[in-house]
Amino acid sequence: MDFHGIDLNLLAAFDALVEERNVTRAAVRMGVSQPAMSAALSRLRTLFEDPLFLRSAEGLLPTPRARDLAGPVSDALRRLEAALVKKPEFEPAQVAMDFTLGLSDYPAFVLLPALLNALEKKAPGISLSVRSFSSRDSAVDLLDAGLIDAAVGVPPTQAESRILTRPILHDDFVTIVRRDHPDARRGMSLKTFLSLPHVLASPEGDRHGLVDEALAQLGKRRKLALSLPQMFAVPAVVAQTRMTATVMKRVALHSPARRMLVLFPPPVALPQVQFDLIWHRRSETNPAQAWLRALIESLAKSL
DNA sequence: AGCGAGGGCTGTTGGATAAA
DNA sequence: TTTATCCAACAGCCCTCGCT
Repeated sequence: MDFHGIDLNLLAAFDALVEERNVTRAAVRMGVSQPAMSAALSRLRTLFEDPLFLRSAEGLLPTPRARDLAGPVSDALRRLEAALVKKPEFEPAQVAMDFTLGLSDYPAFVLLPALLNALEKKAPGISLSVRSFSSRDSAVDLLDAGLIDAAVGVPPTQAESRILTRPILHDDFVTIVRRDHPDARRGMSLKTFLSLPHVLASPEGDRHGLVDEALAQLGKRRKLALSLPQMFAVPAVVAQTRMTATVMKRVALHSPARRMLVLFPPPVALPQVQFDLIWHRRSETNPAQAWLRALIESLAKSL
C-alpha cells in the first residue's frame, strides 16, 4: 500500500469541501483560514490530477472524479475516527463548564425553569448563558459563528446541510380578554373578535401576524391597537384594557395576570406553532453538547 | 544519541483581482 | 456583491544533515 503524498488532513479538507460546497465554510469547519483551505484544495487538485470542484452559480460543483471519491473518503474518515479517537465518557456530575444557548422569548420562558432545575440536580458544575435572537435565521448565524452551542426557536427558513433541527415544542393559540369584559360574556365569536381592538406581539415589530393572514383569507381585517415585541407583556395589557389578543396558550396560562383573563379558542383557524432544537453539524458528536441536547429534548417532551 | 543550522511545508494576515 | 484565487511577507513546526 503506497500512501506517498497523501496527507490525511487533505482528505479531511476534501470531505469538508464535499459537504459544504464552499471554500469559506469548509475552512470554518476545519478551523483554518479561507486561504489555507484554498491552498489545500490546490494541493488536492495536484494530488488527484483533477479540478475536483468547479465554480458555478450554485457554489462549488464536484467533478465526476470528486463524486467518485466522496463516498469512499467519507467512509474511510468515519472509520478512522471511530478507531483512533476514543471519546471520553461525558460525566455531567463531574464537569465544570458553561453552555451558551440561543433562546427566543417563548422557549426561554417555557424551558429555562425546568432546565435549570435539572442542571442543578444532574450537573451542578454546569452554568448557562443565554443569547436572545429575534429573526428566525439569526440562530443559524450565531451557530455558524460558534457563539452558541444550540438554539431553540422557530425552524430556520432554509434547510442547510450543516444545520440540524428537531421539533421539540408545540403550542396552540388562544384568544384572551379580561375576565369581566362586557363584550365577551357570550364567548368569542368572529363578530366580537373583529369588533375589539387587538394587541399583537411581534419580535420584529411587524403589524401583521398569523391572525391577520388567517383573517385575510376570509376577506376580513382586525383593528390593531398595539404591536409590541414583549410577548409576555401582552396578557398584562389585555387584563387591564378592553383589548383582546391571540397568544400561545402557555403564555396565557403561565402569566401572572392569568386569574384576570378568560381564554377562548380563536374564532379563526390558526396553525400550531412549532419550536425546534437547532444545532450545528460540527457539534453533532460532541459528548457534552449531545448530552445537553438530549436533556433539553426530554424536558420539552415532559412539559 | 544529542544538538544546531538550514530548508521545506503549511499556516497566518492583508490586499488585489477575477469570476459568478 | 460575494466568493474564490493568488500573491507577499512572515512565523512556526518538522525533517534532514552534518558534526560532536
